[in-house]
Amino acid sequence: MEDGIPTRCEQCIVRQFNSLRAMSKEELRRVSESKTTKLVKKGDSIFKEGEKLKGVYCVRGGVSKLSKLSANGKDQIVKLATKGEVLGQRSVIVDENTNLSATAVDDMEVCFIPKETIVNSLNSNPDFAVEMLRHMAHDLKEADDVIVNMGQKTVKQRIAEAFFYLKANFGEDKDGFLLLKLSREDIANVVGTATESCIRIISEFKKKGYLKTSGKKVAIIDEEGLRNVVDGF
Amino acid sequence: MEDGIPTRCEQCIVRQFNSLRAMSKEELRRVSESKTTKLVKKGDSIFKEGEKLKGVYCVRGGVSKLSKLSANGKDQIVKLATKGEVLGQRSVIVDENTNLSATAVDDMEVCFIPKETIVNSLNSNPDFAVEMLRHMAHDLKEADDVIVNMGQKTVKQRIAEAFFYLKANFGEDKDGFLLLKLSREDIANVVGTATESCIRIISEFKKKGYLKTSGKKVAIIDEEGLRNVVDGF
DNA sequence: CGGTGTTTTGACGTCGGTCAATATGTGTGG
DNA sequence: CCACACATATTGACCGACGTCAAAACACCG
Repeated sequence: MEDGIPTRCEQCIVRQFNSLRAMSKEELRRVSESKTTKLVKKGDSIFKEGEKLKGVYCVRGGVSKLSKLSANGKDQIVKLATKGEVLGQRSVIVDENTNLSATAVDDMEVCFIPKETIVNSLNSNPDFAVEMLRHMAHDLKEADDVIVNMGQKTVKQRIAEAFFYLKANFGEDKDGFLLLKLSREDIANVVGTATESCIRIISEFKKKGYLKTSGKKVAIIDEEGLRNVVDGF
Repeated sequence: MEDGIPTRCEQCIVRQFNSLRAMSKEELRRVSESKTTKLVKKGDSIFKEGEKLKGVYCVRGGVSKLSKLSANGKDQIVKLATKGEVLGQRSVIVDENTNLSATAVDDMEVCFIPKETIVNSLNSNPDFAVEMLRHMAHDLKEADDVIVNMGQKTVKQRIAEAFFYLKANFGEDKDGFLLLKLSREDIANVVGTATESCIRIISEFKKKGYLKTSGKKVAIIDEEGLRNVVDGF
């Protein structure tokens, strides 16, 4: 997000984090030429579940939530994607409509890369395909872990874990406040519970001294206490 | 499982269901030469979580459960894999220890294919890599769906859904009994609940006339009633 | 300053987990 | 084929976890 000016992919640092690192100079040039850069405001949608995507979105900055509406009308957040991650690759590869919606949780900067560009490289450059396979394999493992947590842990454990996740993946400021600010509802949708339950548990954590808040910001102050909650004590 | 005699992969029908379909004749020959066929008895383990796999396992017949132990000591079944599916590819691709255990739910016949054979083709044949990518993308989508179900549906809904899943994926005999017989504990571990809760809900379903049982066999007799449960009525 | 959306709190009922006791198989060796 | 040992299935009782409805306390914004 340094600036809003489209950069050449060849020099984009973000690329180091995703499968585009396996592209040749020539391929990157083609991506650079075909891509378009977009600013997405906090709360805005990048794409919605059921849409047919014409390409993928490479996240240059900001955070997005990938969610799916369930029959009861509530969103389940499946994943938070940040700098370097590529959104929509699954749908492009299997050539189906998306199964997830992507929404900005932050102000974001994303690059749209047309499907054809990706598919071409995929078919001609095994390194790129394998690199993408590696990333997908990683996502799959993470999804498996989430399934296990959802199946075996209580809501309280999952909320505690969510805070560690936020800290590990998005960091905290000098005063220990988490950099990524999610609404209580979003947190509830990550762990799969009702907003009120989520709120109640968070205030319990505050009362017990595991967390503190200031405005919308949250900080972990008793790491060990919270860790015990995750482990079921 | 027609017989226990190793077959040539070139003629193996199972291959049509997985990424090996994208292999060249030459590649298939190499797979055929390097593979070994194994019979696995019901209840036996194919590999355990944390192991380093030296290759992948292609399922020729039977069903296996892929599960992960959670901190509280209970298994969560993440997926049931059947004829045509390849076990362990994720770990082989990212070159990590497995995150899941694979256990036979049925008597099984599997072919072990050494890592090198797979990796070689992956690096040289983009079609194969892309085909594997497609399968992995499909798995990922399924995992996302599971996450949503776990987060948003009640245990009762998930159990009802599990029966539809068993019917759709493994079929039923002429009398409507599900072909794949899972223990109550396994069902509980699929949906992420206690065995007793699972049992209680199944007997409720029987009482309401949605299911009937005979010995270990279970049949869906009121499809619509059960469907209403899944949808939350 | 009122209006709108988020956070918090209360009350209440159901869902689901745990412990424990009892059936019902199921397999093994005699 | 029986008897015993052991796994699996079933049921009851109890209680804490969680979802839901509602109302109040705050925040933020034009």
